[in-house]
Amino acid sequence: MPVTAKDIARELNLSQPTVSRILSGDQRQRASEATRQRVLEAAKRVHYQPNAVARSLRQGRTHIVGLYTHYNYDVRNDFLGAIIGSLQRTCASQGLDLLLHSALHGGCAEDIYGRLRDGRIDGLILHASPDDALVGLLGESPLPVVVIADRLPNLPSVTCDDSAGMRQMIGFLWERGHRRFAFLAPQRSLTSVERRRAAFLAALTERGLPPEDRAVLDIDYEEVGAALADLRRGGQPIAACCWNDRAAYNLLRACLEQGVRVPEEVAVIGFDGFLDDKIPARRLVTVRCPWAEVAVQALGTLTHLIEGRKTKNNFVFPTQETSLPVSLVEGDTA
Amino acid sequence: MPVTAKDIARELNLSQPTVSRILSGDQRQRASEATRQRVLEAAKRVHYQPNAVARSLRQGRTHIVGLYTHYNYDVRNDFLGAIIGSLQRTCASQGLDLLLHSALHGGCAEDIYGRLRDGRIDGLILHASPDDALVGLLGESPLPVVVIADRLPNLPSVTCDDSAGMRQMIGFLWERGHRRFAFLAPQRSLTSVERRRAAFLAALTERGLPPEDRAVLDIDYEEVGAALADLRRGGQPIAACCWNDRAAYNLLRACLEQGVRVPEEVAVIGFDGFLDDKIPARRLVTVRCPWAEVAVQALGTLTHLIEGRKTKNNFVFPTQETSLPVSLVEGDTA
DNA sequence: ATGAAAGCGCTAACAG
DNA sequence: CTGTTAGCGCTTTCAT
Repeated sequence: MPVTAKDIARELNLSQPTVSRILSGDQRQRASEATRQRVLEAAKRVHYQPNAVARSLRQGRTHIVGLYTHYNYDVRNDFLGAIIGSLQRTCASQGLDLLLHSALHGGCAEDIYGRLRDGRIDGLILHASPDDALVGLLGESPLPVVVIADRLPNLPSVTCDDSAGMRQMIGFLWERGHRRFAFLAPQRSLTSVERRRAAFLAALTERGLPPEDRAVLDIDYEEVGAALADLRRGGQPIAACCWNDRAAYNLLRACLEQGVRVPEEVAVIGFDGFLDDKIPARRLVTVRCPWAEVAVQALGTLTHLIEGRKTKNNFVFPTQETSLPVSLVEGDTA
Repeated sequence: MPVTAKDIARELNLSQPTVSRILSGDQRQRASEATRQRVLEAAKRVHYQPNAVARSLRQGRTHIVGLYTHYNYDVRNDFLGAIIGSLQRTCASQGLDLLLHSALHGGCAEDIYGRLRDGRIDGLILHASPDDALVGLLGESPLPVVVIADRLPNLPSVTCDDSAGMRQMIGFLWERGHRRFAFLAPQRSLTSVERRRAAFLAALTERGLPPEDRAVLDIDYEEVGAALADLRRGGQPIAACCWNDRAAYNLLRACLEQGVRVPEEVAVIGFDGFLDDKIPARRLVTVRCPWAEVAVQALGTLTHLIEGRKTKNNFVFPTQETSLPVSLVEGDTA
């Protein structure tokens, strides 16, 4: 039902390509000013809108980038919210659109992989776990992919400097006199967490802390209550370095509910930099990760990868990693 | 570079349509089991993935729905987060994908309208202001559109029962002895806010409250500090009914910062039901709006509209409004 | 049960 | 400067 270039051509006794050339602003070969005006006038009059699907089919390019997150994160997840928010903004400024894929689609890795390479997206921003079968498939795929937050083998990635962040955190805590430490990590394996864990242990070892004064607890969000009991065993003060802010906030809440004094008995430190601004209750000590900038950089690399695909001038190495600096945010919980 | 149905056909000495028929699971006319197996085997072997863009062009249908929000909301906005989260989930379960448009694209209403009807989406979920020029354009457009949260003329919409919510709120406050009231509204005009405002005034008038004991303040988020001074003028206790939760949280913070006792001096009540679960500081009294369900219903109506477009059996009236029930959430701020 | 032909709406190459 | 031709990859109709 919508009006096509052919319709306009017929009405003006022109060929369809001529109309198309004028309306798509082809610079190389101009039309005569007379026909040009006639076409533009007619197009505006009938509210002509070129069909993007047809154009995409012809050009093999959709100007849509996909976002796929392995985890069942909701947009309300602070991390994903920051990423999507920034991606949306950046896409908009570059004339791109953002298509949200999700693990929620169900189906196996093969199916999801199929959906990702059905031609509707030019490239993909990916956040996934190393043990996701999809990662291997994407690694061998011609689909341009850029990984964010948690580095994956064989794919270019944009991350935060997890090691530096953890070192800053330990340095800060050490200066404030803390001498007992715990690192709270999730059950599942993530590159960023492994790096934070390694830096945690290294930083404390360097400072000559005896091994019995540091612990690594593998717990999930729901189990921070139980973890709190572990942390308080022995009754000495301890600094709980949480693998991310959400874990830290959960721990903080458990402390408040159980009457544990923060930071005197348990110091609580996060990692992400999601500050809660609704109520001025406690200001979490945390490491600010520039997630918005991660998204911007990732999209930049992705665009580069997409452009390079045509010209064979693809200078992005699959092992390339862009690691962005982080910074400590002081608060009152440590 | 990717393998097409034609490639498979050539390899198996079949015609391309035959391959396509088998792989697209055409029920009506089956192929012989022999060729069927050959085709399926070959497709799997070469990781054939049908091109969705070509299919969309042919069928005039993309199985993508768009989301457009007039406001410069970020996904991190609680409202938008709830909507997108629910939309994503529901789309996934129906084999649809979600394309995020946004006012950020810049450009005038005409341009945005063009982008929305360039054939990439089958239909649109819309949140906009009545005075957005885009609304008029969409009202006359063949593009299926369903409005959420704030009803718009000439387009089907799914909303929350704003009047009932406000009446519940006033009833609750009245029972608790409040006799001075203020309604905090934003500067810009929104259907939902107008309804809440009207219900606010009506409910208080019904109860015989003298007009001097109720006020309507048109303020923006940033100005709640100034509003607080207004509210406290005269020194008598007052119930501040905020037009949404974000405004309420801002007011709450201003109260805490200025040492105003809540709810003794100023009672703070929100509208939305976004409870802050990070820190157990204060539990906001608010009206829970089922935004997730709003999204589900909107997508249902949209799907109906899209299907109906073909069969001409379009039973959705442009003036139809689905209004979902809301419920009061008690807390400690009123 | 399969092949042949057409066409979705557009852009790109080549004539003239 | 403009028209002709071709084709992106698929589905659909009509033959056989």
